Amino acid sequence: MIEQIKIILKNMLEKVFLMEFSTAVNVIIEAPKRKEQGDLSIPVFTIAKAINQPLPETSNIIMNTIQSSQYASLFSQLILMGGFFNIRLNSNEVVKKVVSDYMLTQNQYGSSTIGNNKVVCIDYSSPNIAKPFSIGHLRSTIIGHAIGNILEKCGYQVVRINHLGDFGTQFGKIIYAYQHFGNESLIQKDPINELVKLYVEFHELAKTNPDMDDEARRIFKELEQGNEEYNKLWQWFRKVSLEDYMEVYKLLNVQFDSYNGEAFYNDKMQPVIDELKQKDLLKEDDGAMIVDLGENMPPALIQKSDGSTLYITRDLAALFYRKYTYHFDKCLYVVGNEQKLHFEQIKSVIRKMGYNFDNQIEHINFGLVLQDGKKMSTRKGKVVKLVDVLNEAIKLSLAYIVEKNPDLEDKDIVAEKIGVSAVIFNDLKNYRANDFEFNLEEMVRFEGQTGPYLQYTSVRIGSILNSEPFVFDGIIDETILTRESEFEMIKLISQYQMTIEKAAEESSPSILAKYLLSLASLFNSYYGKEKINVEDTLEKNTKKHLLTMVKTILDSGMSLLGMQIIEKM
RNA sequence: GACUUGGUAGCUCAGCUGGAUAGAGCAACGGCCUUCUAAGCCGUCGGUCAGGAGUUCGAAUCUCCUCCGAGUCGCCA
Repeated sequence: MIEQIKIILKNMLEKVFLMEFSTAVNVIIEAPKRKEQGDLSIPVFTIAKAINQPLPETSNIIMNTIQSSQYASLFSQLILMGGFFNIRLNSNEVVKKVVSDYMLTQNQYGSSTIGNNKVVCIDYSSPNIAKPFSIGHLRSTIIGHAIGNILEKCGYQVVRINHLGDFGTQFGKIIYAYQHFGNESLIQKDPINELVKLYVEFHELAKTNPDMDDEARRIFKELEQGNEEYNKLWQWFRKVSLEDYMEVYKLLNVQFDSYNGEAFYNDKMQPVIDELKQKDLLKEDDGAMIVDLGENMPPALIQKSDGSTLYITRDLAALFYRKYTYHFDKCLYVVGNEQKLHFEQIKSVIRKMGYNFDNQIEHINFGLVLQDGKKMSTRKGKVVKLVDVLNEAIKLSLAYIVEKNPDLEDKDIVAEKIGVSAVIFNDLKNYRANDFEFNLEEMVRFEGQTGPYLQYTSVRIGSILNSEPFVFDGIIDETILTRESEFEMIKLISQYQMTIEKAAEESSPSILAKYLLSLASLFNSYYGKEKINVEDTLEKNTKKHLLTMVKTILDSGMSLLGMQIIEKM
């Protein structure tokens, strides 16, 4: 609603300036920093300069244009203040419109059609088999899942792909390690931890025995070519790892449409290599096959000197497979910052091959999880397991419940919902591309700008709404909702759809997260000073309509972020 | 060394396609539960927006330089 008014004003004014001064002016309409200044604000400086008129005259033109338009009734105050043309909206009109808009869609409120059924593939989570599901993959999982939800809400068709890291030289290393110092029963007992031990041990020994690396590469090459013994081990490692990850996905309530990992593309790489050859892009360098990407970018290494493939080879095969299978309009990769170059190389190779869909490929980068200011690494055994983080968060929520609400039923279930959502929200509230120092205490904070704060707000509203029967019928007295705190909520409610669209366009769940915090904060502040269940029925119901809208949005927004909604806490 | 990215309150961060007096949360301190869930609310304290120069009516935001952190830079993924 507010956005529509902005657009109407902008178009109206730009048209007038164009007609009267033959000048194309960009009219900026923003929200003033301070509420006292009004609801909307137009900086007049730039306009005055563009049409070469003094400020007061320019302001008068704006004033007259608005007052003589059919929309005049939407505004209650128009005033020039220090170069800004400040506008106050007629709150009765806005409240009426927002409530009736909401009535039309209700639970679908905020849905958008900007996606227009376009297909978007999202590659996220993608843990590496035989390694613990780390905090780094947690970021990819949470961010990717949320972006997928947001895109769906905007009318995109989303294909969720878990591109498992189930292939590569690392398996040569693990197979080598298993055959030389592994123990079957230990692995059966505690698969991931034992496999990691093998991996770390391999790297320790390889420091002084460089031959081991060659041997691992040889094993991987044979695995790639179908060596049965190695394949059996690989299958086994993959299976036990996946079983482990499924527990996490269940806890996070995350699903995928495809679990095609790197190995799936084992037989799909040769055609890509052939095509590169045929297009004369592949050249030999130091025994390896590369694609030269010009001076500004290091070449892409497609095939190692021993003939085996690399990450980028598989990613290229995967990309073509996705293009021909899903016919995507966009293909997103939710992968850490450190792989920026990799995706630039992929795009560049695609372009060199003569395809034009390189601009449909987008690296949704996110910041590293640092420990003591440094990148975490499995090789050095420095890794934080996700399950441990989640369990710690759940444990803490339970302690909170016992302290705050000892009579609550199903404490364990609620604790799980709160704990997991706390971790999710903690990640999504910040801009994704920034690095993030791992800090468990920070992650499971339950006060302030946190997941539990949002859940608590929703629970509080639910408690009021359910205190006695109430029907949402859109019958309100709009003159009641004119207190500043109420009108601020109404304005924010009307911006939900735009917020989701912006989050979708920028692949930034944090935009939605911040929005939800603002809305929750407005409500809590309102709750502190206004009684909802008052004697007067119309006033009470009008307020409950407002709260219903707020709760719907909070719940909808939390679901989009991948959080759980709670009835009581 | 080159490229990428970041530096805003004690801590974690928002604001960055230029706009009014730079905002939140945490921490610290002080208030508010016989009335709708105190995981909350209200208030106080806290800033050379890393430093410098430039563009502009106007710069945390744009440009350039310097300093500091992180990441990447062919046989890992």
